[in-house]
Amino acid sequence: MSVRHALLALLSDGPKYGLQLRQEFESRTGEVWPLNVGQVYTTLQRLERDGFVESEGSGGPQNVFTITSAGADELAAWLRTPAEVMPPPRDELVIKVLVATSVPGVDVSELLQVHRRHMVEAMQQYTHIKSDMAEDDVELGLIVDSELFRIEAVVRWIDAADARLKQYPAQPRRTPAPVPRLGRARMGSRR
Amino acid sequence: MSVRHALLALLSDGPKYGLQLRQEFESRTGEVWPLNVGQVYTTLQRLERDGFVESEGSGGPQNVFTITSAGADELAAWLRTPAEVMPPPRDELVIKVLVATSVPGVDVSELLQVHRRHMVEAMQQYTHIKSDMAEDDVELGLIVDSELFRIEAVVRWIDAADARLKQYPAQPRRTPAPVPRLGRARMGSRR
DNA sequence: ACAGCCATGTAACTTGTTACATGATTTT
DNA sequence: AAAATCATGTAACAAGTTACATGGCTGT
Repeated sequence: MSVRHALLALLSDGPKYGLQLRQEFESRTGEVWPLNVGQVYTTLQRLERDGFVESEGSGGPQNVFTITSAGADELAAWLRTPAEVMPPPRDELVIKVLVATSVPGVDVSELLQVHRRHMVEAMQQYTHIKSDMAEDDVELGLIVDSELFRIEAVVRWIDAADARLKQYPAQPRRTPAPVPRLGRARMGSRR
Repeated sequence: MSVRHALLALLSDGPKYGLQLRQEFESRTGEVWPLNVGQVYTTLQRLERDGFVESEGSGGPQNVFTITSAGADELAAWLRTPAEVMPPPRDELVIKVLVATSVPGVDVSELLQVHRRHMVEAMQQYTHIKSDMAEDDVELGLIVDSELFRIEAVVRWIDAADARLKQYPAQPRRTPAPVPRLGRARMGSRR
């Protein structure tokens, strides 16, 4: 729900119209996260439907949107709501590795190295961007830092995962056999 | 697209039916990522529509699904496709911080500390889970590691962001004024 | 007049997700 | 026979996203 609330945030600084919101979104995100114009309008419609913004309804060009008090409340709540931690967000790479163990003919360790190489290359790219970047470009600096820390964590996880999988290889999959229509052994709750 | 492909991966180990797929998904993800049964069926329908699986179409109980060769190809491609890096995925916390600077009455530094506290608490929870966990629980170990590395990176970013924002505070927002219908100053391309 | 940008909007689609309805089988 | 569980499926929606259609205004 990033786009929704980001638009609310921009509107909390004063009424704005569609294209202007897109401009400001991209400006504030260092031109790194492009935003399709169409999405601005669909999102504004949904925000209006939910009572978070109001439009002048002029119908003409520059249809100006204003944040409502309900919208301001929603925004304030969103800003201080931390990300979900339990259960953690599904991580695509983790899922890849977990399910790859059951795919015949896949070498998980080699798979990990493929992803590792890609991540290291990405880190180098971002390091390069950072060195080219103006010192005082706060937006870009924040985004690049975020990516660098995040990718570094992924690389560290890959190494830890590789080690862990080598130490405890190929779990014998004790999945309850799909015995058709018979007293099926229930999964023992692990731990 | 994690669920889609995860189901494909499970099917590549042999034909399965709906509830069984849910069981195996949850088993392989250490019971950490619950999967609504309904989603299994909707996803299977979409996979069949796309020609990646085929169903016995028995209609009765235990409708068995089989992966097709197109599905196997799709799966192989997904497994080795690394995450997108350019542009990076939108990060909700980064967006929060970037847009928070334009919301009146918000102390960004205090906001960062709210999130930091939450992240540190989450790390402690996961550390606790890890100490309780069986040494050889590979699935849970991988997931917990992933979260620990990820959250640690978030905390480090928060500290770096706080420092950066203190060094270069409150960028004067040089947003092109919404001058109605006049030669509007275009955004200078930064850097 | 015409090219080109400004600006709004709609239609169509994707994945993810939940709530609910339905029936079959097993257990008590 | 009633209760619980197994199993499938549908309806409805959210958010994100793209491609396209439409009109107004501006500069040449």
